[in-house]
Amino acid sequence: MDAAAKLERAFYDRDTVAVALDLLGKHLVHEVGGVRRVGRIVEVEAYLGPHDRAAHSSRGLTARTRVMFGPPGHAYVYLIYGMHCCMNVVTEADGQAAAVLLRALEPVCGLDGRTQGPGLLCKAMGIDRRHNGLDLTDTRLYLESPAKPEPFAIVRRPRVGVDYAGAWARRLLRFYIKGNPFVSRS
DNA sequence: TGCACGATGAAC
DNA sequence: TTCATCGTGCAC
Repeated sequence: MDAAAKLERAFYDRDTVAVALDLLGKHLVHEVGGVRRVGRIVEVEAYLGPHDRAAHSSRGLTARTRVMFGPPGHAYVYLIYGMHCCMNVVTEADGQAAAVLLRALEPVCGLDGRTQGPGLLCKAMGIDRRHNGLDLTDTRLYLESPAKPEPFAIVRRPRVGVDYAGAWARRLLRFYIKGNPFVSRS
């Protein structure tokens, strides 16, 4: 039997870089209106916590970053540039404000439109700020290991759009599947 | 209460 | 390279 397996709380309750690396190749699933929307994660970025100057949590606990500071396995969804939503997966223990940004998907089923970029990913999956704080071990929005995972090599690069973060902007915390055509940029 | 600035995407 | 567009965080 090689059935897909939903990721449990323990998966997210680990070192953020380890979770980010393990998220590559996993499936993001959103069940909406009886339709199952599924995409294979091909690109992510790790945001390590308040000490990481590129992370939203570096501003401390606020209404917006509340979810990042909360328990692992929840969705942190925020509006960026006044028009696009970005989805993160909260990692590490309750009180540790770290997360992994989902940047690109390879369409598997039920997806409409492009998925190569954090804003496009949310649009195609039908994810917006109403999903902020959702428990990813629940049944509507979750991640799972595919039944038949395909092997891949991982590329490590600096994160995108965080040049303001000084030395943290140069850290290799962006990970993507080598050669995958759905990565947002090479 | 006001304002500068994005973890982006699309057009020019 | 420029612009759309608005919530957030911080300065007054």
